Amino acid sequence: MAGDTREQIMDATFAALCERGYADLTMQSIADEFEKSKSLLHYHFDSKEDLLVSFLEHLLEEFVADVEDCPETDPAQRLLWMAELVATGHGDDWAEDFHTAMLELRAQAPYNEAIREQLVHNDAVIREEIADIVREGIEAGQFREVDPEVFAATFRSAIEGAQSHEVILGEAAPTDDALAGVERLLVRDLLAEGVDLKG
Amino acid sequence: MAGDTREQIMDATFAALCERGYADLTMQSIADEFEKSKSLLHYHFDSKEDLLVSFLEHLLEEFVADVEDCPETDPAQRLLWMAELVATGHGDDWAEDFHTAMLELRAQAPYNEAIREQLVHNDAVIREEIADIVREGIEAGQFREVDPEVFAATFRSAIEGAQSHEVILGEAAPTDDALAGVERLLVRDLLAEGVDLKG
Amino acid sequence: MAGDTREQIMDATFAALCERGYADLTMQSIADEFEKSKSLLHYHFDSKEDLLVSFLEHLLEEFVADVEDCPETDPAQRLLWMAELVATGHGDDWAEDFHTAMLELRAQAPYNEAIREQLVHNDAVIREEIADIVREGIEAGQFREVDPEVFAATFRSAIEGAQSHEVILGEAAPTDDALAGVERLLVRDLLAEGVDLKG
Amino acid sequence: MAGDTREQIMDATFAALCERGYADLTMQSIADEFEKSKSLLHYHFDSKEDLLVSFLEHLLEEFVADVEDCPETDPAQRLLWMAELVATGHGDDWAEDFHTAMLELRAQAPYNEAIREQLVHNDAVIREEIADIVREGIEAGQFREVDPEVFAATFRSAIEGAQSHEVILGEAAPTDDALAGVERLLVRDLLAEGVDLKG
DNA sequence: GATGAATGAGTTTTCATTCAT
DNA sequence: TATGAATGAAAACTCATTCAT
Repeated sequence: MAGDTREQIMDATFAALCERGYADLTMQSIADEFEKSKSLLHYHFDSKEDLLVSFLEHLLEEFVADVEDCPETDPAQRLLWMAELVATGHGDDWAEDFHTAMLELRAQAPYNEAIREQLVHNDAVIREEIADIVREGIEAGQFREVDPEVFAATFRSAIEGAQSHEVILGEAAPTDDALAGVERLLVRDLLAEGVDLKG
Repeated sequence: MAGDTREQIMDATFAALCERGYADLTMQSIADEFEKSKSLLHYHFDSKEDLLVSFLEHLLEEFVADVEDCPETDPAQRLLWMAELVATGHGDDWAEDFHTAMLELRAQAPYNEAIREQLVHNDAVIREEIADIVREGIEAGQFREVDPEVFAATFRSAIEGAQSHEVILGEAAPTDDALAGVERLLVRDLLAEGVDLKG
Repeated sequence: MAGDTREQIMDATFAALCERGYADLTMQSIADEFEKSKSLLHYHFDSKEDLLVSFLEHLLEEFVADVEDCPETDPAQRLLWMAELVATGHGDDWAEDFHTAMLELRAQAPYNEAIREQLVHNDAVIREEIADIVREGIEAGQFREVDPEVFAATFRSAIEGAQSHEVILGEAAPTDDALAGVERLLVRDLLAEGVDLKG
Repeated sequence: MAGDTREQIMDATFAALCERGYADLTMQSIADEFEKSKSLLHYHFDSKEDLLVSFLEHLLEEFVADVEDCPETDPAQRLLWMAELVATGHGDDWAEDFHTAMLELRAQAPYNEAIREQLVHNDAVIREEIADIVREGIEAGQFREVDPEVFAATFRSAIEGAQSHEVILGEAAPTDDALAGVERLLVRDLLAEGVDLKG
């Protein structure tokens, strides 16, 4: 029961954040998306900041779960799958809101140490995941020998940059071009001589 | 005189935005960085939103001026110069604050059409600049034949993603790796056979 | 409890309106007459306008209750009783303030549709009451045959004009003359031949 | 030149008052209807109150001039002419705004002694005018012997009440009935036996 | 006379938080 | 747990007035 209510609050926060943006997010706007009362938010969380930090934790857990849920086994395919997951959410409607919410929270990092810490941790996890895939590809002889950390940093920058542009620019975002470039310029170029992209 | 005051307001807005962040940016916090009165902000701008939209316009003008101020002539060097400008501001102190401010304002785009429009315009200008450099390099026989738009979208995503990470993650950001990857995986790979990176 | 608070707000509004006048009526001035906090006004009413419209509704309900509370049964006496109620409030102290408040609110009608609607409704109720008394008097053979609607419009104009003058001109208002004229020129003249004013 | 500017300010005040109402009348709204600057209002008038008192003076002068401009000579016709002037402005477009402005200013009398004094003076002039007409009619044997002051007070209340209703209730005002009643119940009833209304 | 810039006090409204139940 | 009522601080914005030119 207690956990159920907190879950509902997380959902309400998500909905409110997507609708109004971080700067206009109020406890009232969260309560409006919540079936119980505004006072109850304060019963479950010490303050607005406490609630938001918990919310970010919650969001990032979902994100890491998504990333780890990859159905592919081939390293190159796994990279492409991740690029698409991050940049477009595989076309999932929910993803657009999710990315919007993430963009908002990321922009708070410079002013909120708790948020920043969560994001640093998350970044490390994701880059490690990418680097692991690269190492695996190299070991399997499928990828040429690149520095896995350097590749991971650049790959992640590119796909997250594409995601941001998608959220920020909307229709005007060059997401298809950005993803095509990721495939042609980063992934395909990673392949060892004589290896082709599957799929 | 009037123009001078507006300039002072832009500066005060920048200072306040850097110090408090967009979500906590108030007319009062801007007035606190401004030597004249708070009412004067409303005399010169119809509303807070009007002021902020003008401010973004002002910021983007400075950014485009910076980008166009490149001292390099070699296409590959110009790309690398731009990557470093965007990701690190060439180490300029001012740049960190500038990038923080930009991150905040970008996060408002989904909720503010005027801001979104400015950013869409700016994005088009920057990608066109990149694509032009690529076209020039191809014509000069220095670059292999890639789709300039595809390259521009990916290159821009990568450098802006790196910038975001720098702002968001601070010390923990893998900016050096990301820039190294941009050089090795994107720019060097663009070179036509037999051509080497100068510098 | 909640209803009690709203009642207190209506009372505070009345007090503030009487003291400062509509043009100088502020939420703060209402709060000053109210034992609880200023924010609570906004908790119970969406806006100042919402509060004032509710307040007018409240005032008019009291007014209609007063009019319907007439102790007389004779039609001519009822008309005279109403004239005195409207013009002087039967000497009640409370009435002067009430009429001042009404004058202020009426002056807002051209600029506020919600206020205007309330006043149009109230006007219809009052004139119907007058016309009913006239019809009753005619049926009882006590009044000569006049058009009840025409009489009602003129009678109401005269007594409300007298009320306005009382409020506007204060001591200098010719209220006694105006009421004497209403009795001699309007009510007495309405009597059928051979009928005299009682009382 | 000086006088010309003051005249322009009076006109601008009139326009602003009609458009926004007294409660929302600001120096800026007056300046908006004025071809010169807002500061100039303060050059010509010590304060907003000073300006408004001058404005009322100005309005009442125009009103008295209108009343004295009656083309009729027959006493009964003069009364009817005045009733229509006050209640409807003889259908003049300008009159609607004029009456609206007057209603606003009258409502300020309880809070502004200078305004109240002007209105008291104006009231005395108008009632004296009516009483004079009545005296003249009695002397000429055209009216029966009524108390001229009592008639004046009632007549004036009735026509001013009708005017207020016209402004306040708009389309819903029973102005035709009220004027018909003034003619049938007040003026016609004033005629000496055997005298008929002309025209 | 005339103006644009500037100001400080004040206006309505918002909001995170607390309290009584 | 849960809530409606309540609060104080602060938000954006307004406005009569003043000032320098």
